Amino acid sequence: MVDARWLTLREQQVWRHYIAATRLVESEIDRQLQRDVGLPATYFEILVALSEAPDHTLRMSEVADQLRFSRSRLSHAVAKMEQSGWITRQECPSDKRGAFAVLTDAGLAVLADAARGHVNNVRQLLFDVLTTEQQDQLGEICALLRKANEV
Amino acid sequence: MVDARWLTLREQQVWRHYIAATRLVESEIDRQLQRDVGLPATYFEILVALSEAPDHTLRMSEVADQLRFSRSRLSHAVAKMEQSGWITRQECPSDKRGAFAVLTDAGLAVLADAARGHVNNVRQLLFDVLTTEQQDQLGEICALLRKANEV
DNA sequence: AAGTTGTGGTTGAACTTTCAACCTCACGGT
DNA sequence: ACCGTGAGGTTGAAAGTTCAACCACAACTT
Repeated sequence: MVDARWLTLREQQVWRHYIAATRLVESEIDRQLQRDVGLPATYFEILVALSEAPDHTLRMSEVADQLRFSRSRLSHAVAKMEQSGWITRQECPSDKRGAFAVLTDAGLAVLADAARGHVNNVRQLLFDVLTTEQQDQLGEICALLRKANEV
Repeated sequence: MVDARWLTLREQQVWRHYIAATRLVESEIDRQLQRDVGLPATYFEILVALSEAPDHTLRMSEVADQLRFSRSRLSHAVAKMEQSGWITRQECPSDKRGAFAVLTDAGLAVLADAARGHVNNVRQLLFDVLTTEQQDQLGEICALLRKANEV
């Protein structure tokens, strides 16, 4: 054994289930999006964020903050999707340092395509497996984790 | 909006809390291990798996299956840690294609060093935030997710 | 015994993420 | 006006992961 101050057996079991389950869900989500639309899940989230914004437009930093991505990460990702024609950049007139990311029609189409399979996948992986009560418990727990460890 | 068949509002909230919370926890775990011992969390898990095996030794494929890593991923990771002197490879006498990964003393020492901070971090991120009841609920939920979506 | 198929594992290239450095511009104080 | 500080964003390199191709050997078939 590694350390006397390890977790209790019960905690250890919870932790290992947690790690395994969250990794499993994440990798399945990723796999499906990659297979069906050649898109990493993180990129998909950027498209979703833009699709919900007024005029399909957001400041780069707003996207980054909302998804808790580093600016660098977002910059690279948007660059890639700009090449694919799904996003364009626009200057910000009121702050010349700033940049807007704008979802294109092509981007919206890709998103719409991806959404069906993605939603089905989320259901199959998560919601179909849990009772309504467990879904509520999970929501509550995750909200707590966010609140306690937020920036 | 993207699609008529999106999740219900309630499901959507749960899903977004889930994504945000699990990413937050994972990235904090990663950050701490990276900062304190220059080690990605996935590499840490490999060391843990080896430390718990008889003779600190496992077949490569056993590690991969246990952690649900691809063989390629494991191969690269072990190569890296072999360079650092934390793991060595050994041939398998009974199957000449096979290879063992063996934790070195140096690897064990790194693991012991990392463990304290890591455990504290897990507590702070997860267990300290939840009631005992919620911890049990989470364990149950994650066990279900694994079972339903396992290979 | 030879050929086929499958398993264990590695490799290199492509891609994503992180990290540090950097550039431009905004804003506050003087 | 000018300087310092810091925010918004990009860039290139390094690190980690995935993907497809591959090698060596095992196991099964005939």
